Amino acid sequence: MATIREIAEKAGVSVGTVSFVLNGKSEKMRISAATKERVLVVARELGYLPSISARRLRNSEEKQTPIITILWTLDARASLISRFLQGIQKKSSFKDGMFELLIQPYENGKLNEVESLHTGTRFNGAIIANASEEDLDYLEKTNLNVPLVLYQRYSKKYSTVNVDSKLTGREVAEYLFEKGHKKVGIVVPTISSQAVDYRLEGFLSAVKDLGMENLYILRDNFTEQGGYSVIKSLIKKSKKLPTVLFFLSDPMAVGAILACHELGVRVPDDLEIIGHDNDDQTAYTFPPLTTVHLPVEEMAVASVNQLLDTINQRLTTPVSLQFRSELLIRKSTK
Amino acid sequence: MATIREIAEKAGVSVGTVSFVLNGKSEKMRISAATKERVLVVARELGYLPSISARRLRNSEEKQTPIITILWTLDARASLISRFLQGIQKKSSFKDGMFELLIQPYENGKLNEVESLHTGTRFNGAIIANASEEDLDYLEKTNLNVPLVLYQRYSKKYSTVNVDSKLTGREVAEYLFEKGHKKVGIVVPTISSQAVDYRLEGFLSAVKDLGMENLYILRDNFTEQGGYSVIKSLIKKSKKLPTVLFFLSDPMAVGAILACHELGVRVPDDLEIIGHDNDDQTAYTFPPLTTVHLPVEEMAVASVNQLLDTINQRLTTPVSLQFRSELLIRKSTK
DNA sequence: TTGTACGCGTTATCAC
DNA sequence: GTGATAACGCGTACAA
Repeated sequence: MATIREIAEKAGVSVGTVSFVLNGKSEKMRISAATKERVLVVARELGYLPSISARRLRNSEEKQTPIITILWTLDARASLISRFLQGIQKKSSFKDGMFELLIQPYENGKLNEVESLHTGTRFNGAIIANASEEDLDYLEKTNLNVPLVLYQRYSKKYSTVNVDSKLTGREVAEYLFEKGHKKVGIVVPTISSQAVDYRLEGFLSAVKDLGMENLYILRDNFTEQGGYSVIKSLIKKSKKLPTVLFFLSDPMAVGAILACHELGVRVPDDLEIIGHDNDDQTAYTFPPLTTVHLPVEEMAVASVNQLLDTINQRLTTPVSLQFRSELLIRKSTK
Repeated sequence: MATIREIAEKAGVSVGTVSFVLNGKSEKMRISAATKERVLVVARELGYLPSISARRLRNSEEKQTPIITILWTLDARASLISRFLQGIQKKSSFKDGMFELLIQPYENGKLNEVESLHTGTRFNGAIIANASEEDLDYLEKTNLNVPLVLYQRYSKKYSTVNVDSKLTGREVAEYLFEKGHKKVGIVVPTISSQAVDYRLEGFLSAVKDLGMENLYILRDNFTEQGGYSVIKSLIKKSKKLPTVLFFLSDPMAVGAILACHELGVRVPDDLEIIGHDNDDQTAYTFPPLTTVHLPVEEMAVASVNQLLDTINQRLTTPVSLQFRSELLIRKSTK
């Protein structure tokens, strides 16, 4: 709370002196040791905290580069953020210093509590990831005067970067149909996510269209533990298993593989398993997991570019970018 | 580059008007549509980018809270950052709004290129994670006027938060000795890391002290792929395998398990495997991985608290905090 | 060591 | 009704 002016007053010196002392330039400026000490003591008493904004405003020879923030939820989906960031780092203008990047965690469903979206005092634009339905609702209803890009969500109001999740669901179903599956099942994480809903919808409608039977829609939490326990109880309880299970989350599929091992269900012979995202680990499970590759890295770069274009006012109306996902066949399917 | 004053001049209006238009308050302030349009056009021509610092400085009824930054490398170790952040979120004063948290990626070995450490124009303090030897060197030599805490590194100059990595290495060796192992091996990621070096050192010296034989020190990159390929070539080439292999990285251990499966080496019967970190996935490999639990969450909170204390000048000399890691026995060891 | 102009957006006050 | 003016926030750095 205290400013250097208050310190100056209490210590009986000028603001210049305080500034020098506090920045370790007292030697260069030949401030006396006594004065220095006095200033330091008062600063401590007053709990001085330098104002970053003021400092920065003054030093603004630092060329003005846009500050962009990634709003990401701090939950189990954290694994994808590393791919997102690596995508940005490797393939964008980040390394040329064309923008500054911040990551700001937020709690799922509580986007409305992120003050800086209103005040505009933190960043020039934001990429919002993992927005829940409430969060989207909030965004649609509120008039934010900050450039935004939504990652993996749809909106008419803002630019978006997506994969066609319905198509993904459909393609997986078609693949299973080609492989001769008749009875299938799907496992859905209990998170509020448009993308997940669309994958489910696309899958179920294609299953129906193709004349297959969907035996189960199972739900549990997003993690390995969720996949593990949902499959354990499925296997224990029911006689009839599908021939394949599509997990809308890789960690869940990983957990499921262990459950199968423990209960003597052979993957892929007794049960085939397909995941979603292509997390790093999935190539090294036993057996390696067949999964849908989500082009996170490319989408990350696209999100940043969209946002920069919006900030620079090269883009005046919202744009929707659509990417394609791709089924990676590994050993957990036949 | 352009300021609202320049826009005002070019558009032939006052700065107040420009500000109102740019903030969507033109209605409320009853600015004529023509003026509004003129301002908007000029702003676009000039490529106006609002100065976040100026904005923020003005709005500083926003109570001053310290801004702290986590400097984290954007490499494979990304999995740990999610645990780090979750630790902060769940157990610290973050949720009370006592500080603002930013994450700033940096490239390993290039900490010296992080300008804001010099200028002090971004944050009130920083937690530095994954510093390489060069980075540490840089920190020791340079006089940064910014409060710092080093995560998982030692320093006399700055406060640090660590686990006793030598002790970890020693304890693993002792456990193996108790279990009757005679011939062991260790796999080391090829990253520059004090913590890794200490674990290795502690392990090797204890192995020697206890009269066991260390057959291999294998090195490859930090990832699943690294562990996979190093073990594949080990098994293919050599006749004599150790009875246990200690991996100083969980992902490597995960990759190794798959390599073993593929080559018919049974885990743990033919070869026992121990990892390090207790990544989320390790509880769900097949078999579940015995690993060293790194108390990332607790260390994260401690780092934040140390840093806040330093920023608030409650702490005037560097403090070193030491945590204990813990061996989690699962099924990849007998 | 001190005094003070400066950086830039916001907003309350004042004027036409 | 519309719009201009100026004070303000706070740390920095240069002239005195």
